[in-house]
Amino acid sequence: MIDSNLEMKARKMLKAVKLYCTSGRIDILAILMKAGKPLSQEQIARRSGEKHFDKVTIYRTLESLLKVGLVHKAFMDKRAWHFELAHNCTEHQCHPHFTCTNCGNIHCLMGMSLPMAKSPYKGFVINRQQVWLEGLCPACA
Amino acid sequence: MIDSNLEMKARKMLKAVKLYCTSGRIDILAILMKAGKPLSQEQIARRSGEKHFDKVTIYRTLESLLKVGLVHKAFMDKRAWHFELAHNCTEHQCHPHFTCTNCGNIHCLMGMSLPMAKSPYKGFVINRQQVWLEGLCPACA
DNA sequence: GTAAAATCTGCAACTTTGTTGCATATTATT
DNA sequence: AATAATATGCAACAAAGTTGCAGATTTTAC
Repeated sequence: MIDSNLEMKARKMLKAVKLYCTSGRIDILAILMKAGKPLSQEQIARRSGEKHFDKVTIYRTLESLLKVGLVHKAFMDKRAWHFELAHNCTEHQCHPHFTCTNCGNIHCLMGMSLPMAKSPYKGFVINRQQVWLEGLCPACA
Repeated sequence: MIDSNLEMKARKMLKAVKLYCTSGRIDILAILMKAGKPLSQEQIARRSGEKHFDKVTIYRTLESLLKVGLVHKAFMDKRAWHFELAHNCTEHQCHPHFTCTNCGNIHCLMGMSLPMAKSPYKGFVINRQQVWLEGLCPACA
């Protein structure tokens, strides 16, 4: 199920940040790599097939990946939190996320970045920026 | 508690969109006007004083205001949804929202707008854009 | 102003999403 | 292989949001 190339990559990423290489972390990283877009706990669970990770495990795994910066949280008009691989994102900005108002699907608009905002007010220090877009995806337009 | 000037404004807004002028809608609109930033159901409840609106009422009120466009949902790194008055927002973009990583407070960065994103891909129609910023507020910087 | 129609409101019960504590299992280190 | 360190799963819980329905308000029509 999990292709061994992805597994290798996942192991390397985990070693680099000094996290235990557990089957949960490896599989979840592989799932996120394959997906290429933000996924919720529930979506990860469904994609993990026979393994059936407990939801607590999935949340705790994501949190550990979040803490070391391998993963980001994406905020959107969904109730559940969505997580995605942090590669391709700079420290300050990630690609925008797009929600289709018709079908509800989420897309990452890779290769697109907006200028970093400069606050019009004195004293605000802006460290990160996240952009969310809404509209119609090609299938629904 | 609710200043009668705000009440008047709220009534006008509701009439304009043909919603019943109920005390719940009037008070909640007034609370949002006073706040000037996105609030959660729980924050609205605390600010409504003696009235003690049921949380169901607050959610349903916000939903009705949302449907007619008087109110927006702001997505942030908070678990609960936050709502704010939609005035000052164009159809396509609202001012950015700022979360302080130290104190957790939310600020609206009024008077600031970013260029609307243009999708790098054929077929995506972008209708709305929302920007979220993270950093340090003046009190914490 | 009053009655009827339309729409809100509150309550109770429920669903979904995420968290905590603890005992057991797995991974890394020596 | 033994030990220390960390992850996992389960059960129980907490927080956020929703649904159905009866009773209360607001509008509309007269």
